[in-house]
Amino acid sequence: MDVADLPGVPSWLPEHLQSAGIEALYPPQAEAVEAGVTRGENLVASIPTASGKTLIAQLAMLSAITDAAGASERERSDPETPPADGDGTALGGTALYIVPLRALASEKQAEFEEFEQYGLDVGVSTGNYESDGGWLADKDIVVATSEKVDSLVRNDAPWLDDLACVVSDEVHLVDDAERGPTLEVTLAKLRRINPDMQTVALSATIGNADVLAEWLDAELVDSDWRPISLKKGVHFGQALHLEDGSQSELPVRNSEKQTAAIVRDTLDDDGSTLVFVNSRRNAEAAAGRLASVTREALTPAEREQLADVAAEIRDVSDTETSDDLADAVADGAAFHHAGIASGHRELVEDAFRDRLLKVVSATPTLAAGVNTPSRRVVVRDWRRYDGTAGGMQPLSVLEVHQMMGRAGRPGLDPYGEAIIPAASHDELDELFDRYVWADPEPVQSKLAAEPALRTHLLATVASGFARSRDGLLEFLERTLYATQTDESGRLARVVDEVLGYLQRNDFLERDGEELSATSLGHTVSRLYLDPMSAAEIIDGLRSGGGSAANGDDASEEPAGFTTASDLADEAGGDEAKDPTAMGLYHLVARTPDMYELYLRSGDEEEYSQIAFEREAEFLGRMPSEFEDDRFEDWLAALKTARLLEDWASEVDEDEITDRYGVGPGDIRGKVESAQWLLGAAESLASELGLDAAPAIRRARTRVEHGVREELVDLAGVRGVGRKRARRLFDAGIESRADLRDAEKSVVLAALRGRAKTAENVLENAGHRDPSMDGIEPSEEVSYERSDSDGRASDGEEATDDQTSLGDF
DNA sequence: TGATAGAACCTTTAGACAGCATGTC
DNA sequence: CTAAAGGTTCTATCA
Repeated sequence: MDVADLPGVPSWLPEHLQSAGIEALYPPQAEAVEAGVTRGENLVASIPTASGKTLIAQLAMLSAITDAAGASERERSDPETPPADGDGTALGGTALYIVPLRALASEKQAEFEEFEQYGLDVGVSTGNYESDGGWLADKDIVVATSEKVDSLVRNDAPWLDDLACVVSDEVHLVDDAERGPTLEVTLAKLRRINPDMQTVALSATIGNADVLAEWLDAELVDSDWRPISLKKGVHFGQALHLEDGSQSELPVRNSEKQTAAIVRDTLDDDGSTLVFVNSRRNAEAAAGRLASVTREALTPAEREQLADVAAEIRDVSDTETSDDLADAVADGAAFHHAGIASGHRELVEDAFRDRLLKVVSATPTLAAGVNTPSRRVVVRDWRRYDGTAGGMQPLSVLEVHQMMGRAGRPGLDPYGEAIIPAASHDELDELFDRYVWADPEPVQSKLAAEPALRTHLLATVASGFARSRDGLLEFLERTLYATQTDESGRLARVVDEVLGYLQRNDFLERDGEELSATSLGHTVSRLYLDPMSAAEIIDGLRSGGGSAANGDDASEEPAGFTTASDLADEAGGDEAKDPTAMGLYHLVARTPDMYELYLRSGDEEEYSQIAFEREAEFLGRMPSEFEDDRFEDWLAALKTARLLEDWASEVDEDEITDRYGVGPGDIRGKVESAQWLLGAAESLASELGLDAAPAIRRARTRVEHGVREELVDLAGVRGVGRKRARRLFDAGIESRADLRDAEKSVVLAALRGRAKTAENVLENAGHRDPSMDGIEPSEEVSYERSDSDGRASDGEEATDDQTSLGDF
């Protein structure tokens, strides 16, 4: 189909597409148009990555929100659509594009911003970022994560009543046990609020796209067409066996690993390789080894550019991980996983897209995240450790196909190849059966599980979608779960159980048939907390510190109001003592909303010891050592809490990564979660009239900036992080006010003579004359740390956090 | 005696969404 | 109860 013949789209679109070099639609796109995407029809498109999903979404959104030249045609073909008011004016309504990851939100935003020249406004809304320049209600296209949309629904964002079109990207993730139900419920709610809204769902190729279409009353486009062909295959011995039956030689030299041989072979053809492995350590080790292969193939120019990237990587953070990454990058290889800093991730992704990096070894982050295609993909590890299953489990076909789908760069490669290395002849056959020939498994709703329903039932009642048990069950009829199952008994049973839980914890109340949220329930729902997290936090705040294992009170429910007066009080203040930062960090670390850190061998002993020493600080009941699982979880939370405490005590980043066996990216992740949960805890405290709120706020500000109490004020100045704040403080500048009328030479010295930085900081602090012209750093300032209390005598001298080493 | 390759043993294990408020010349 | 790779330490072998 030619783009000039598109029905129902804005008049400028065909020309716009042509100028971007798009003359004809890809076959699946044409199918989508024939199915009516541009005429407001619901659509499920189950097609491979990179086969033009974005354009389908754009066609749907643009035709839905603008009054196109083809409006009259639209009326003819779809008499149900109310006629547009006037001619040539926008129909109004917003299009919402739902993504599974924050990183994808910004990627999509960039893609949609090409329409801004036609007067369309694009906005982004995620938990950590909201596009500025106006209110979301004024946007024509909004990109958001599914959780953010859910949260917006809970908070009654008015513009959600005016949606013309919603596009759900990667909708096969409804299969995910943790996050799938959110997407499922949110789509159901949006469709109920906007009965005339167009729903478009984009999915990877899955086994049962027809069921999704049935659920969403949608037309179905189910295709495995790709713009560049993808050849899947298995490597064994000295040969590469492809799915088309061909075999080619791919020799493995002595003492060389299979993966290295494949990478070398790809390099001979001037291509790059993406290697998927099953653990972070494997990713890092593989990158180190493969660097010796890529090193040989670099041109001097590439070597130079890579050296620059390596330097930038070292600038991001000065941890061991950072060094290892930079070393590999200098040789043209890199690793990629969730433990590296986000700056690292971006640098690696960009350098790989620019074909500077010849190989990246990655965990599944890269398969799900932003677009990073490669000539060849190697799925080295097709089994992954799964504690709940007790051992290595094979990856799902869907997941392996998603990884394989990264092979082949549109417009750059003639084709893509995806290879799994086999260690034996039997394995070769098995891999062909299991992954090369196999179809992806069907997706299955995970809604009927307690954790999912806990949060969604409360939200559904709180935001008025249902007012009784029957109303809830009726609402749940709109979900995929109901479409997929005939027996309603299981769902009803879990619903009853969860309703009981929510009532016992005072989130919901029941008056005859009538079900309503308590004011606490409303708060919890709006805060986006798992009700179980809220219950834990409330219990902890109410019972205060030091309630050591007070017997086995058999009830699941918190005992509440434990008096702790008989315990030694090491935590400061006598009466009505404030919770300590450690107490609060531990409280939020043990909620289900915080991921647990893994306890390594030896950790159990170490943290039991700490638990004993600091017993008085912990809020709520400590499980006894005989409650095996619960005690272990409690200790894992203690490990997290201590990480947070270290961070908030200015312990160095590389010291923390070392001590807890985490990557720099993990620290950020934990800090972010803690910030969110402490914010929520503060709200709960005020809601319940507890006086812990100020202490919670202090603890939160400290993790936010990673500083001790005395630096909180300084670290609030933009451009001043934990390290600069400490240096300024040690130079006698102890607050924002001090900074405003500080002696400039002292500031300059404390910031290690960097005039540009100093000017910036002074300006941000509101200094009336920040100029550093002709100022010399004062010599009286010593860099010696004046450690007033406690630990953290860690070296602080090495580098500055925001600037590189070189310029001093 | 010292260097080195390889066996035997030990350790560890993917990912990542969310509140709220407010600044700033 | 289930695995496997990488890292570490110990041991055998050779110069």
